[in-house]
Amino acid sequence: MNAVTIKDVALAAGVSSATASRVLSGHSATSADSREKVEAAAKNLGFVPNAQARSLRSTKTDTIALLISDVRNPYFSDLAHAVEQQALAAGMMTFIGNANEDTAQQDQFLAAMLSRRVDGLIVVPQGLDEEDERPSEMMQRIISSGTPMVFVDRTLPELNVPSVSASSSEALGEAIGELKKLGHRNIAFLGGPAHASTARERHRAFDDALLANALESNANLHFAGDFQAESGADGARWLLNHPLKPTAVIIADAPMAIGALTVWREAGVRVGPELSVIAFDEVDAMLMHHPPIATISHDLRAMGRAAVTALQAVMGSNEPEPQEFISQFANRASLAQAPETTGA
Amino acid sequence: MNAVTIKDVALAAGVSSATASRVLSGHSATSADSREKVEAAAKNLGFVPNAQARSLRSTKTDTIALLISDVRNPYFSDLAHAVEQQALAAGMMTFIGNANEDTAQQDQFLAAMLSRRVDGLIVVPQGLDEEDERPSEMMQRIISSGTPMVFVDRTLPELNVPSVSASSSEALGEAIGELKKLGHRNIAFLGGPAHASTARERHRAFDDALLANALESNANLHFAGDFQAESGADGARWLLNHPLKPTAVIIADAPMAIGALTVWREAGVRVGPELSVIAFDEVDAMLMHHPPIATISHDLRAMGRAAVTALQAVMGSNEPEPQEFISQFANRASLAQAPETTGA
DNA sequence: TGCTTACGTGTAATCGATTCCATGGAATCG
DNA sequence: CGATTCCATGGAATCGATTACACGTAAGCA
Repeated sequence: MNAVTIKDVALAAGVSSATASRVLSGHSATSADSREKVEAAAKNLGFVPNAQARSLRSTKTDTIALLISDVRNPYFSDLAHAVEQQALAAGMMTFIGNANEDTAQQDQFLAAMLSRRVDGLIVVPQGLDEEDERPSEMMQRIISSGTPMVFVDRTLPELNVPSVSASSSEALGEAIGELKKLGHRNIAFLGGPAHASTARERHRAFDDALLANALESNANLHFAGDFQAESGADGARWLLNHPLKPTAVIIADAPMAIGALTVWREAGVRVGPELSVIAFDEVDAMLMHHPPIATISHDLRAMGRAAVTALQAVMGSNEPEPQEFISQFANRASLAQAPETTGA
Repeated sequence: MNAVTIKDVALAAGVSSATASRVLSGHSATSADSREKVEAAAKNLGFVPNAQARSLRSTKTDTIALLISDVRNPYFSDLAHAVEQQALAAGMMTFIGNANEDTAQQDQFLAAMLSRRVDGLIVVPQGLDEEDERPSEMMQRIISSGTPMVFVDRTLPELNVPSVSASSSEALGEAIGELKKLGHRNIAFLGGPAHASTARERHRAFDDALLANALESNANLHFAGDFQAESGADGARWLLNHPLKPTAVIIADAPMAIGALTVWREAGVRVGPELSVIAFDEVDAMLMHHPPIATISHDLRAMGRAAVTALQAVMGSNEPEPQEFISQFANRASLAQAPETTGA
């Protein structure tokens, strides 16, 4: 067992534990002499400071928590990696939690983090309570506890919490414009779950982009998925059987896109000539596909870094600006002339 | 601020802090009366126990650490998710760290975990030191500190640490047998970095499988990558220019496979008829590909769960059996008759 | 009834660091 | 030269829980 404490170090160095502490945390002024002795002793004994004791007294843990939906979604794993690396650069560790799109798991994780007295929280909020349509009690608790928190990716408009998010209207405007130019009129949307603000934002931006391009939005062309592969597959089948025979489709995230593309491959649908496809999230698999899939992408590294920066601002009692990143549209061979133009 | 401590709860409940503690940790016998009062008071005041104080005294943190290479690799994010969920079910939180294939980052993370006195460590070891070819000093330190540790996925044969790993010989034997039946003779291997035991194991099993199928192994048909997409792309180009014109290839992980398949798509190579492809790691993108890619897959959920179970055994001072999972080969349309049989 | 056992509780020690406060000596200043 | 300031240091309090120990009361048993 590693029973070597700061007292052992102090003893070996011939100083008091107070001095040893001062040297080891590089805090206040210490003489070169004792600095040398303490450092030598610490190294000698293999001293590893006890973070519990340290943070019990100093009320800081140098730890933040990041709550996402699911690490297995490349979108969130990218975000998690960016946050973790940025936090590390600032000398903080990161607890990563998966909510699995479930408010109960979210709250359990947040409670554990509150108990561990993390210095701050970066949260992708899971949406409102099913029943009372209010932010979960835990959120209120965090806010009243004064623990610094920022939202990333999604937000809860009901709460006044600084957020870092992405705006897709610009990219969707471009995308729809491109589709219209190619003669597409019936454009379907495979969306995400309504409880996610990002899903709502993308859907709204899609409708707006249709209007801006003088196309009419049609609720029948909207499929409600849940951001997971299986629902993308369901959406793909739904589209194949759709009476309006849409000639183009926009898919709200990468897992759904992969699920959908798998179904279309099995059904022998030729992406591009027969069906134009645009997917959110520029993951490598989209470029591997034949033809490569046009995408609307977020700069997740930048968002992750911005979230950490915003959190640091809150921790320093500043109020960060709400930050919104603009998504990018990348045109690729998955877009082609509409098979039969119904006339403009 | 959340300044409500157990003393406040005790005061409000009209008992001593000792009794309050006993009630709240459900530890020793307490009367129904005080149980009721304490629980009411705790709820009333919104008491959140301070985990620092608790673990300082009790020397347990209910926290484990998981060190992987990179969460963005779906292989590891699957593993991380499985470990996290299993640990959660056992009432423990999980610290996830990325080593980014770098011994220094690995050691930094491990040091932080040691300082935080985690109850145990699940580690995908990053390999030996470049220079002295020995396990890093930090590994030795962990072992001598007595912190329970298990390896998962990869191992360091130099160290006597329980491990959970996967064996690919069986699946590779099947896979090569299938390729031979289809007339393939020159089979290339896009491998991983030699410092990873999994990369070595897969390469060795590949050679063995060739021999077992009476094919000769040829060092010129082995490309050394680093498990990342870019090196898969490099490997794909290397293969296209290879004088032996291999007709089949096995790729050591999913990111490399995606990188390679992107290059082949761009080069107009028809996977299947022109080049048979088998990839390690059955990720969704492999099934989305046209044609779907034959895979050799590990049951990462099972491995993650087994790692937690093994760690719990070590924490309970038992010695777990080293555990090895058998990978599965799934034949798919990416395998086809060799374009030109050079005779048997 | 008298003795033992078990149980619920409170007091106080404890975990291992940080940090307030007091002190003594050196340095600085008028 | 005397007074003041500054600096390095040690002693002891502190953070907030758990837990060893002691004690009083009620229950069990002969």
